[in-house]
This record gives sequence, C-alpha cells and structure tokens, in this order.
Amino acid sequence: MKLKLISPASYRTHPSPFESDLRSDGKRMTPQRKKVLSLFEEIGSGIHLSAEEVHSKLTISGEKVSLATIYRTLRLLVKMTFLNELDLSEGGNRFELLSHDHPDHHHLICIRCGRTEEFENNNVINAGKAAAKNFGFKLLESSLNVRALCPKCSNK
Amino acid sequence: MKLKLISPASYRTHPSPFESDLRSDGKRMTPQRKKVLSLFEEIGSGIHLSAEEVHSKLTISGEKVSLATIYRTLRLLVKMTFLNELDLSEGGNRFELLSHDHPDHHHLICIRCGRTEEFENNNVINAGKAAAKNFGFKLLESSLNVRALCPKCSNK
DNA sequence: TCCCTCGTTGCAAACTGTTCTCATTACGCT
DNA sequence: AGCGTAATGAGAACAGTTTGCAACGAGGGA
Ligand SMILES: [Mn+2]
Ligand SMILES: [Mn+2]
Ligand SMILES: [Zn+2]
Ligand SMILES: [Zn+2]
Repeated sequence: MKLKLISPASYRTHPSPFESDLRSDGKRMTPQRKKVLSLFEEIGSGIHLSAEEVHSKLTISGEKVSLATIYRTLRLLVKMTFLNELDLSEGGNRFELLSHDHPDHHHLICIRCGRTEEFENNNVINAGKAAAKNFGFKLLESSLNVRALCPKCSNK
Repeated sequence: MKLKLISPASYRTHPSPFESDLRSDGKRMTPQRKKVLSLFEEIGSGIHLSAEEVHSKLTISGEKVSLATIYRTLRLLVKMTFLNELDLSEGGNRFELLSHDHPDHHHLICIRCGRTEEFENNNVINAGKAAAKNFGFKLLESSLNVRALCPKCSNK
C-alpha cells in the first residue's frame, strides 16, 4: 500500500528560524550549513564539540563538508546565536547548541580527560553584571571556567 | 673622591625566594629568568602581558632574551606560582604577577581595545567550589572572564 | 524553466601563538 | 679551574584557525 503523496504545495514548509534569519541578511541557505546545525540539534545541548570533531562526525556519517567551511559556519552560527563558543584553553575552542532552557550555564572541565560538566549559578551572573556596571562597561557575556580533575582522573 | 668598596663577603646576599625555590629543585638561576620576573615585579600587579609583549619590553630596554626562553620562563613561573596565566580568547594568553593581596580576582575585558579590569567576588569562588564538590571533581582553579565593551569603545 | 548574479564552497597556502630540536653556552658544585 | 648538566638561542615544527581564489550553485527575475 502506497502512502498518498503530499501535494507539492505543502512541501513549501515555513523556513526555519535559521533560514529566515539568513535570508533577511542577504545570506543563503546551503546544504553545508544545514548539516552543521542539524548535527548540533541531533546530539542535543550539553555537548561541546571542536571544529575538528564536527568535521569528523560529518565525514563519518557520509556528509562531506570541508573544514574551512565548518569554521566559517561555526563562526556564523555563533554570530547568529544558534551556537555558543567556549574558550577552553586546551585543544581548540568548542561549540555547543545554545539552549534556551539553560542560557547562562558555566563549565567544570577535567583538564586531564576533557570531561565537561555544566552548572548554573545566579551569583556568577550577578557578579559579572556588578563588575560591568561598576566600571561602566557594557556586558556581552560572562563565562566561568572551573578547571579541575574528575573523579576518574583524580585518583592517579 | 672614591667610594669605599664594600667587602666581597657582603655581596653574598641571601637568595631570593625565586632563587631558592629553583635551587631546591635542581634548577638554576639565570640572567634571563631574573629579567623576566623583574619585569613583572617592576610594572607591578594588575598588568597582563602576553609572551610577545614581555619579549618586546625586554628587547626595548636593551635586554635580549629569546622568545623561546620567554615562553619557557613564563611556563616555569606559572608552575612556581609567581605568575598567573589568563586564558583570554583573543590574541594569546596573558600573564600577571600573582598578587598575595588579590589572589582570586577575576577579569572584565573590553573585547574591542583589550582594556582589562580586575574585580573580586567571593560568590564566584564559592560557585566554583560548589560545582566541583557537586560532581566529585577536585578543583584546581576557577576563572570568570567577563567579555564586555568599555565606555570608550561602547559609544561607537 | 532557464539565466544571471553574487554569496558560498573546497582546496591549499598563509597566519598566529606556542612548543620542540639541537648545537652551544654557562650555572653551580667541588 | 674543571666538570656535568641545565638552560639558551635560532629556527623548524606544530596545532588551530583564517584567507585567497577559482569554481560552484542558491534563488530571485524574466
Ligand atoms: Mn555547555
Ligand atoms: Mn589580573
Ligand atoms: Zn578526567
Ligand atoms: Zn575598549
């Protein structure tokens, strides 16, 4: 039994927020851009990938996107606030889906194995706000990185 | 009129903390190491220099130390806890004299001109401690970086 | 539907910040 | 003063990221 095909008109889905944001800025939707954002959406928030990891994950699943394009796309997605960039000193910066549920979380990083846990704390956010206000700065973003050893790496 | 020369014995000053820490570890005091630490001590705490800046400051004042040695010395001084290393995403890491008066300060950085202000906030430190405890991690160091625009860069 | 334009891609080369290699120098112990 | 070995200088190597450029292709108009 064959499924009834949806009429061509209904294929014209409303463009995703990503697509419409792009369009309104004279930019274009491309398969590469779709693939990068989809990857983050599929794995969900709370995962922190480097550019290289994004590249190899796409490559492994048969999608080939050049590394240069991945860098360009990640930068774009950060500027468009779909992704958040973490500047962890070791081994390249990492990117994560910007979750609307946990917009202002911070990171606890095991410097040995790279395991990263997230946490939220309003005091931290307020500390950043207070400091910015105090010096007349306009706050953009505040990030607390806690460098530590996870239980596994802690005992030798 | 000639000044009376101090007797040779009095030249034997007690070694600095730096020098004795080095010695007790089989390491040696060198003119290069003296120059790098002295530079930080002369300019005082609250100044955040990149390796390149340390290099050019020394070069300008006629002291030549190779860039490789500067990197090696900075790493050493951080390990010996004379310096603190900041991982600010833009333009290389920076180093500052570790001040015993303000051991746990955080940084407010203008992402346009690089102006950096320091602030202290116990809530931040406690947030890091709490997060580490919560996940069973052993805390090493926590640093809050507030990215912002300074008043000057803020109005266009 | 075909076209044209101009934003985007892939590739390699360039770049930036940092570490490494290795021959040479020199600290510090006796 | 002589010796063993840690440290230095110079440049090559390196990792992560950006850029230049020719080819490509998304998507609005005819
Ligand atoms: Mn996160
Ligand atoms: Mn500081
Ligand atoms: Zn670990
Ligand atoms: Zn500024």
